[in-house]
Amino acid sequence: MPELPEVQTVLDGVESILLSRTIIGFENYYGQSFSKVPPEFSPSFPARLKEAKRRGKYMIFTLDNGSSLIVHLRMTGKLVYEPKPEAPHRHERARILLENGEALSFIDIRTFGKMHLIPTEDVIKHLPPLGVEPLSKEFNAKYLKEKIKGKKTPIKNLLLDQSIIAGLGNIYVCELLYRSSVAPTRTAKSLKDKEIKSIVKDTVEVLKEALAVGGTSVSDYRNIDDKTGEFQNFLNVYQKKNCPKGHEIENVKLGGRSSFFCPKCQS
DNA sequence: CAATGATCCTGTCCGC
DNA sequence: TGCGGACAGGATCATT
Repeated sequence: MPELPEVQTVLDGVESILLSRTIIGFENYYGQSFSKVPPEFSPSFPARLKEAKRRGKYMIFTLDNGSSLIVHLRMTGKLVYEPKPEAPHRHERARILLENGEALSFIDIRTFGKMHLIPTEDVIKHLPPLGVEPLSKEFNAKYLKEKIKGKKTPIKNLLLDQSIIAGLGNIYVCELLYRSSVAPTRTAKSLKDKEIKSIVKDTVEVLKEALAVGGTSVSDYRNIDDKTGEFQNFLNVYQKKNCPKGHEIENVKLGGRSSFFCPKCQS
C-alpha cells in the first residue's frame, strides 16, 4: 500500500516521463476512478507538465493549461508507463494519453484510487486537511508533543491521522514504533518526552531508508516501470512471525487495521 | 470536538 | 474440487 516513500517514488518516475512529453487527454474506464471536478471543467489539450509535487500521499501534477491532476493511489493503485499501450487490461481504470500513442496507465485492482482533474486554483481547497510533512523540519518533538497532549487515542492511530502527519501508513507506523520500542496500543498522552523524541527520529529514519530503496512492495505496489521496491526485505515486524530477536510478533486490531508489534521489545 | 464504526472493492488464502 | 468467509486497508461519512 503506497505510503510516502512509494508515492514519492512514483511521483519521481511520472515526472521524468511527463517532462519530455505532451499530454493529449484522459480516458476513464471505470466509475469514478478518473473525473473532472467540477464535471463541466474542460481545459484545453495538448498540455505540458509544469510541476510535479507531493503532499502527504497525494500527487499533484500542475499542467500549463490551468489544470492540475491530483492522484491518490490508495491501496492498490499503480501508474505504469506504456510506450505501446493496447486495449485497456482488466484492472486498468483510466489512462493518461500522451503524444505518439504512449500512455500512463492507471491500474487499480480494488478501485479505491482516484485521479481528479481540477482547476489549478482549486488544488488547496480540493485536498483534505493535511498535517506536517514528516520529512520537513516542522515535524519535530515539539510539534508531536503538542498534538499528543490530552489524546487518549492509541499512538498508532494518531500517527496514521493524515491531518496530523501527512504521508504515514500502516507499514511504516508499525515499523517505526518497533524501532522506538513503543507498543502501538499505548495511549498518546502516556508517552514520555524521550519516547516522543525517539518516534520523531525513527519516523524520519525509516522513511529515508525506504525512499533510498524505492519503497516497500508487499502486495501490488510497483514503481512507474512496474518494478518492486526493496524495503520489504528490511521490515522488522510488519506481517512477520518473529521480530529480529526471535520473539513472537503479535497482531492486534487498532482502528480496524492490523498492528504488528513485539510485546517483548515494545512496551 | 473526539472517537468509533461502516463503507467502498476484489484478489488471495484458509478450512471444510 | 469448490465454496464460503475472513482478510488486506486509506479515506470518508455517519453516528455516538
